[in-house]
Amino acid sequence: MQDNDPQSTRDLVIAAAIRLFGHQGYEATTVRQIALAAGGQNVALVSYYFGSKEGLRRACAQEIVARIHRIFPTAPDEMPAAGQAAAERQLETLLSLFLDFMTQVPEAEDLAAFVLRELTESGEVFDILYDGVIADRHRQLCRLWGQATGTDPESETTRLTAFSMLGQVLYFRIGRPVVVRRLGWSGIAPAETEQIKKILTTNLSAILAAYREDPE
Amino acid sequence: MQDNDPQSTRDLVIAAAIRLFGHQGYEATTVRQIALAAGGQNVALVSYYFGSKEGLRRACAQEIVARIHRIFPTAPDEMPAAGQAAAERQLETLLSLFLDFMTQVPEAEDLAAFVLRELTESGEVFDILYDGVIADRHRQLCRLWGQATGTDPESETTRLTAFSMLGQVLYFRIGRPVVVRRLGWSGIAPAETEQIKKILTTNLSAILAAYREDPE
DNA sequence: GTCTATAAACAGATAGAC
DNA sequence: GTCTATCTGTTTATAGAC
Repeated sequence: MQDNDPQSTRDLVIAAAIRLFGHQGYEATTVRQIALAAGGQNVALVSYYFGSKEGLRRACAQEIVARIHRIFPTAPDEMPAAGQAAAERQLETLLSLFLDFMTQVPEAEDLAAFVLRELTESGEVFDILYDGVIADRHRQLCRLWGQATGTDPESETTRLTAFSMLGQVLYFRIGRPVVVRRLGWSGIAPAETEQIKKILTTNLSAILAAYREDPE
Repeated sequence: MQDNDPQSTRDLVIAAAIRLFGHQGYEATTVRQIALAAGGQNVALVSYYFGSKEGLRRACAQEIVARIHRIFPTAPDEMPAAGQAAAERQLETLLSLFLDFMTQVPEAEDLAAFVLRELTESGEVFDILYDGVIADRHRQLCRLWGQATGTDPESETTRLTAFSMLGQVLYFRIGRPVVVRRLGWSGIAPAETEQIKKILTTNLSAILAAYREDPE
């Protein structure tokens, strides 16, 4: 099965594993299913490449970290201290990109499902994901928030408010089946994402305004 | 093992199953683990009481529906048309109760984890949970939101905004490990819940105000 | 690198004693 | 209702041919 594809067998296996682990859970997924979903590969390859099923799990987490870094490069720590209005526009852009990714990019479903599962299990993989993607992005969000409101970017209030904004976006990924059913939609097409985006940007500017005029 | 406990063996098994299914996932949990966690019951009892492991899963979902109804009774459909200010106060109370439940009540962790898992798997149990608890509560939330803003309680905007509020609360349950680590907390004690509550009520009134002055 | 064959453990379900 | 014993299938992991 040595072919000229840019996707090596190893990559195929990881992609299939992320999809299946995310959708069905780690324990519920067998290495046979993964090998089959990776294009009919052999079962023994998993042990050969990753040592064990658990090793494959770690490799999935590292691949997710790398992929998110590719999609959302972290901004440099020293940012040009923009004005409040500019920072608010950057927050809007960030929110918009994040929502688009979460609701429109097909692979985001697999990634989000995988992360979500590992998040509730709090194992070794949780640390890889937290250190690799979550911590940096949240700090970056807080920095922007601080600039947009003129408050301390690392105060408890700012950090919690940043999570409350993330929660709003993430719900439309995690709770997608609920939202779709309650709205009577057949799915979340770009038009529906724009509908959601209008709600979330309204919320964003309303909440920003509240913290600007009442900085606690 | 016939004793005088108010908790029958059946109930013990369901409670243990909700906890384990929620924490580890359905497939990852064996009936042997459940029997052990239910006080060292016998494995064969699961088949005896619920027919199969899948039957136990359904029974868990039905128990969750019943329990949530007990904790949060649904308001009658015809509510006294309260004023905007009164409706806003009711929304605040609802938000506060919901957050308390999600972050403070120990059994909420098991329930939320179970629901979350079933939500991403979209099986038969999802329907039981959606019809049994989610649809009614969301409609009730929209009704209050409509009263507080003077807008149509069943408009797409209102329904989506209600989800965005729910997402904020739920994130502090689902993303709890992330929040705790990022804030440097050792957990979410009542004092931390109050901290979060301050953020969420600020957000609530800011968003309500935005929709009142700009009803779209 | 990729395959087959197989080992060793464990799953859910059931039969039947008590 | 609760138990032991067991059947049947499937799991991960490995040994070894190619």
